[in-house]
Amino acid sequence: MSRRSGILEFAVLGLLRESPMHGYELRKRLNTSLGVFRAFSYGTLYPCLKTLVANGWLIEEPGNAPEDALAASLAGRRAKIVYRLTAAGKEHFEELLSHTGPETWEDESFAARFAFFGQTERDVRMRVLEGRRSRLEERLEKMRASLARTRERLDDYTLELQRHGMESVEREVRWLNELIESERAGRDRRRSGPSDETEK
Amino acid sequence: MSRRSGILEFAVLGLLRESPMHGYELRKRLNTSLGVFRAFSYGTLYPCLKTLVANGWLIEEPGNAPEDALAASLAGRRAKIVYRLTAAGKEHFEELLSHTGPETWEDESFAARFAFFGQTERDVRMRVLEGRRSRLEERLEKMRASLARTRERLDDYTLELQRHGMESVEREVRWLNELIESERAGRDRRRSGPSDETEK
DNA sequence: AATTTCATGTAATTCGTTACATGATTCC
DNA sequence: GGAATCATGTAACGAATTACATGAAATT
Repeated sequence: MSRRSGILEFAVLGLLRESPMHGYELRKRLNTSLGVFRAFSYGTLYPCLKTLVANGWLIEEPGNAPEDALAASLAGRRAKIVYRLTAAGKEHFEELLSHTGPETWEDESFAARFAFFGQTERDVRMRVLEGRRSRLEERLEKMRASLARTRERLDDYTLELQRHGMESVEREVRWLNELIESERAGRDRRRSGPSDETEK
Repeated sequence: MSRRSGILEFAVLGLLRESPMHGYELRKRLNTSLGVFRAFSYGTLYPCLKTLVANGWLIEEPGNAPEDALAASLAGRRAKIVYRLTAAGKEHFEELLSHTGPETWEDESFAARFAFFGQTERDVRMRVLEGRRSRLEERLEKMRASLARTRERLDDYTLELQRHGMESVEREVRWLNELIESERAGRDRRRSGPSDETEK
């Protein structure tokens, strides 16, 4: 029971897999390191962490300064809480990572998936990229059809908005084509250094 | 009381200003003619229409076939409902159209505003476009700063995601620059035909 | 006659924010 | 000692969706 936000849960598990963190830091990384993501508020994040703990996917640990826990237990105060991924949590994340269903082609979900491509198998990466591309191509098809139907009734601003919107989508398709090409060519971006002879 | 969704309310009033419509048709136009918009569901649209009526901004009229209303009143059945903007509604929309506050620079809100530029005064258009541009420039600034701080800790995929994200924003800024330039040059896109000598 | 598209609505639920409340730590 | 930032949480609310329920009109 209790469905949590797919993408927040996913991102939290993914970040914690890299290293344990407390809530505040987690939130910063959701905005910055993962960059393209939206900023979740504390009102969303903390309750989410609680349910992940309740599911056994995370455990709460005292902050790295041992006095934190000591002082807290003595005075009934609150200490910094560091969250760590459990074995079950790791397993669960692994399973989420291997999903390639239609949900994963959606805008925000796709960004989240892409952000963790460094931990994703190559064939899964391919399916996600190709799925995303065909989703965008469908979208383009609809836009073109609707534009053809209504073109003459629209004023210049509306037309310009649609033109710009379509161009953005077309641009993302080209980006995906390059990425897919690069994956096909066997370049694995998961390792940092360039392979020393394919780069000029 | 009872705050409604800013952008849905705005778009509904704007579409109905052009011509009266019933809910089903309205929803189609929210997806297609306005194109770039998100598709609101009926569960959102119909309740919204009711509150707009309650505010006195719309009135419900029987569908254009007169038998609709007749049959409906006789049998207690439901007829097609056409919504028409009242004078108060027109006034309210006019007021919304003249707003240029920070809300209007946000992604979806901006798209909605732009879609109705055909009914917007030139100085308001300018303020909305310039506000949007500076909002995007702030965003770019944050992205650059965060990238500079974290660059070396990130894997190639995360880097690529951020690079692509920034490029998209930069592209929109260039688009805005062109639009602003065009507005400054006095080209008013509200009239359809090109001014017959500036176009090649 | 059956299916699709048109058309209107409600109830439960999901997702997430804002505002509030609290307190520790760090920097000036 | 005061301000900023770090840190954790809750309650009330808001926006929108999904699933459900109903039925008319047009098309095949």
